[in-house]
Amino acid sequence: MVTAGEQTQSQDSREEILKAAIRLFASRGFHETSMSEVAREAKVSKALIFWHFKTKEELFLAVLDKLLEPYVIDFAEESEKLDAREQIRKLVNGYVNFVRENGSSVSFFLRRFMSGEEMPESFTQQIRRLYDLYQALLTDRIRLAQEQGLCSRSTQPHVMANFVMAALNGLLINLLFMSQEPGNLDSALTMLYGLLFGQLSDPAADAGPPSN
Amino acid sequence: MVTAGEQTQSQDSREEILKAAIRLFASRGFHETSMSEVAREAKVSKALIFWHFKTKEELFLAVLDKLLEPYVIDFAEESEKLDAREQIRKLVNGYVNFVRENGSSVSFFLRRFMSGEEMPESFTQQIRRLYDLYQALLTDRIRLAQEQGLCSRSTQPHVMANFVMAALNGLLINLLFMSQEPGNLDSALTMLYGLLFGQLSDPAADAGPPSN
DNA sequence: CCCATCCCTAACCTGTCGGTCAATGATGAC
DNA sequence: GTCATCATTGACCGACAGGTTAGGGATGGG
Repeated sequence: MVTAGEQTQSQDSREEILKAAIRLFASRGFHETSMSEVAREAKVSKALIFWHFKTKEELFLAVLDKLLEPYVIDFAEESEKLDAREQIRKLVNGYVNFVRENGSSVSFFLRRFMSGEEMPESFTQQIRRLYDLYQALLTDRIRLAQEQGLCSRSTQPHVMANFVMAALNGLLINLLFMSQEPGNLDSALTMLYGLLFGQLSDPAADAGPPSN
Repeated sequence: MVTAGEQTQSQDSREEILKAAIRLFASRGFHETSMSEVAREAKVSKALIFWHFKTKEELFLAVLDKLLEPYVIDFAEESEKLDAREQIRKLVNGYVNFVRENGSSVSFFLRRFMSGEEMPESFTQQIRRLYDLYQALLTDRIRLAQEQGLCSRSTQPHVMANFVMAALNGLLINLLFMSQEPGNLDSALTMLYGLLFGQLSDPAADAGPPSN
């Protein structure tokens, strides 16, 4: 009898196979990885893989599912109490840190996304939804910061957010794929913040609300 | 007898094969494209491909060679006469236009580059060299513009150039892979120029050289 | 003890891959 | 005409891919 919290043999081996597949798919891609290789890497027979997963495709979907688990936007309630500028900082840092911590899966998805290889619609949509949500959050906070006179009003919030995210993406690609020293990212982030909050040269026409 | 400028049958078919291979490799990748498919696409027998190119790898190298042809930095002599700010504009526009015009090969290289699949060292180096040259050019012009008081001095030129290129890359990826409306790129470029030349709020301490 | 169910494997099947080969038009030199 | 070289082909090959199958140990209920 299987009681909760206990691992059956089957679950164990399934887990091993998944971990091996993640390693191989992520580092060499879907087509370049054979089921025999996955079997060897997981130290099980090839047939066992097909016992757990009907097809190679199904194994791949399970891998995607597993990789997608940490993809959530963690923007806690408490953020509401922060000043708009700090909220933006938190968003940006969250983005950067997430990519730093999940580099391998991020580049995996990025690669697949770029190569236009089919991923089930639901996955691309799920990622896309997160991305759009993040951008909306950022846009909103920029608008807020502008209204409070903490941020240059010279550009519309959504344009600004779009630009900021493009810049972040470019910088993170430098980090992930061109193995730039992290120091470069830091100084670039400083620049980005300068762009967002820096010399507010345009006179704030109507006074911003009192800071609380 | 084969005279110069004349195409032998052999060269014709070679060209057809190359064009077919470019189409397939670029749209579906190396491993996902079979020689039989290339043969079908080029309307020749598979054996003929192996008569022209010893191996699939060699065909791939020929494809890379062909794709790399337009990769040159066209920064003409006459640019020297332009004001530093205009030179920067010209560099940035050149970059953007190049990617716009060579979208398919750019994304092809980008994908390969990211996936870490082996490309012969010489190719990655060649692209890398161009990229670095471009960045050096940009850095230099930014320094010049700073000296002439045309550009904010708040950041070191190489940091600024690095940031500008990251932003450009991010924006161009939006354009290439997320099929964003080009209008987004334009307004983002306006922002970028604003960042570079915009409100020069910091007082130019020592007077710039007279503009000529 | 026996039997059903669950895990798991070695061996096998079939299709496709990159690559080869013998044969055969075309083409021009002599 | 004939002969060598070039350009091209269909048929073929071994290797390996994804996937199947028949069966063997373990395990627990009756």
